Amino acid sequence: MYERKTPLAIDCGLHLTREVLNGKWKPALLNAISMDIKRPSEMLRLLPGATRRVLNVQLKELEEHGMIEKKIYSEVPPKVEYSLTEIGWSLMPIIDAMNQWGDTHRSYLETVITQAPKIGEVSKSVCQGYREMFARGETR
Amino acid sequence: MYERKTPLAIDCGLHLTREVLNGKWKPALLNAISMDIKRPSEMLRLLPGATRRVLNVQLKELEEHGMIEKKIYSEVPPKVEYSLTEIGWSLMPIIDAMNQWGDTHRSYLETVITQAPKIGEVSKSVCQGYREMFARGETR
DNA sequence: CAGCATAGGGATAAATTTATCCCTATGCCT
DNA sequence: AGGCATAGGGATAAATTTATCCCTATGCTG
Repeated sequence: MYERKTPLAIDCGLHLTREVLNGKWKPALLNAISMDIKRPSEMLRLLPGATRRVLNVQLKELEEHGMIEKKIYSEVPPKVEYSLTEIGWSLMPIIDAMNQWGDTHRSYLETVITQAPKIGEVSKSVCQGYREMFARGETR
Repeated sequence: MYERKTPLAIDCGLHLTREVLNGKWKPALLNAISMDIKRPSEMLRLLPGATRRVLNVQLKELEEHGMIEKKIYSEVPPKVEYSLTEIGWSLMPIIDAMNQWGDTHRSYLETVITQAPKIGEVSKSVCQGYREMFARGETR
């Protein structure tokens, strides 16, 4: 396994939090789990932009950091369910705030992000949003 | 300049926000600026773990995203001051929440983060904290 | 039987982010 | 004159994170 080489900065709250939330899909995963999307296959459907591999990796890190818990059912086909731990739940206000902030400023953000120098292509259908699915009754 | 190759995911608030806050020092920089640490050299002193180069890069991205504004004084030696824009200020509740969450759970987080498999060395003096400096009257 | 669904993970490549090093410029101070 | 402080950025290497591909396993279904 890969082993970090640069010292990790964890001496201010900001860095500790960043360490936990750092990962392309981690906030989205926590959000999903909080909305009762517990099975990896469901998460994968919700986040078509992500690969099974990446989700596995990031879920494992969240679990190692104690933000989520994994329950394995001895069935076939395999069944696994994740849930937020207490400390994981305590992150939700932050996740919610991030979600709201992004939605509130969506049009502005889309503009500046899209116009930033290093931007290439932009995908707009990576995370369909639970609400839409919910609206169509496809959430389970 | 580097140009992105994978499509950027910006369709849910979480991803938009992540895009803006994603950078090792960005949250810390926003926090610093909000506390009136406006000059690059001051920030560098506050964050000894960072290089001038990285700060420059991340400050520029924050500026391109419209979170901060740069004011250049035509003096010698050069003087530059950053300040939060209105939308930049609107991020502060999130930054504060992240900061608080990290501090609140510090001992737990230090443990799990330190014990995670891929961890090597850990630096504990990267971001000394404005408060300490302030307490010693070294903040200006 | 062939194929699907479920979940997990190794190996490796590619992409992206950070780190290093070096160079520019100009007054002031010793 | 030589060195410091200030701010910026190019070029390139190293580190880190994501993406791709492939393989395992087991009942059920058509």
